[in-house]
Amino acid sequence: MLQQSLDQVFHALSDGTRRAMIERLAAGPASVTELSTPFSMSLSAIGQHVQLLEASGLVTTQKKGRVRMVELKTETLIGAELWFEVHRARWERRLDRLGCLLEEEAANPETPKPGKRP
Amino acid sequence: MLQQSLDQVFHALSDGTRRAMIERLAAGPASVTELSTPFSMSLSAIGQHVQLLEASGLVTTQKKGRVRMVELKTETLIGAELWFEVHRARWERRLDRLGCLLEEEAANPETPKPGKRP
DNA sequence: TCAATACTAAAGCAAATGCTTGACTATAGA
DNA sequence: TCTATAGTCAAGCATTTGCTTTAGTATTGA
Repeated sequence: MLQQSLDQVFHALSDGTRRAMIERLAAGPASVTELSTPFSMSLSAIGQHVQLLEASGLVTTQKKGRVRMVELKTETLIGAELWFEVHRARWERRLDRLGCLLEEEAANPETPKPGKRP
Repeated sequence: MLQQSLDQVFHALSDGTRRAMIERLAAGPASVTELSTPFSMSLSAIGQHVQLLEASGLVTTQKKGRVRMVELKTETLIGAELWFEVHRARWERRLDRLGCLLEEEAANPETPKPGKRP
């Protein structure tokens, strides 16, 4: 996933309202009005959030008649999750090596072990 | 992980400079000056990014002498990744059910839909 | 046909962001 | 001690964000 695109995705997810929309959309597609029901906010504001979500690639929309249906675009969400996986792998490798070193000198009680991993 | 805290974490990750810092820190702790080397940006700006990362809980810092060492706080990163896992699980279950329904309809096409037909 | 519905576009606004520069403190090392 | 280093604080500034309100357009259903 591109750098700029990750910027947009994480920015989109940094807003609680938009995250709640994503969570709603995980249960299935919804119209803009349906998405607006949990919030005390103008429909205009909701529409702007939807536009931002679409620009970030997190949703696709399609207008049928006067209703715009919004649908989750799971590839983008997975792409963002992948960023975590890649870097988690890196730091876990490092902590593994660190763990070996610490075991070798396990006599030292001042140095706590790094957090446990599954 | 708390709602407001997720706001902060995703906001922190929405900036390419800060993501690059996280990626650097996945390889091990670094000082503020070390973190600044890849960027053509004032040290002050880097310091402000570090402060934001610390406020979001993505790193911890510790001043030794005149050097501030910055370290990745992996629990927070894992907490954010968990948000994806939870919601991926939800939409995957939904798509499974949808898959079953489509298979059933393909078997008994009582209500033909526009588009693809078997 | 005609009113209600579902958005949408535009302008405006307060607050937040991502820098900058300049002045400052504390520490390390020759 | 004296200076270079590492960072910090504060003010300022252009841009972006997350809303609002107002004024539309397109579509639907009675």
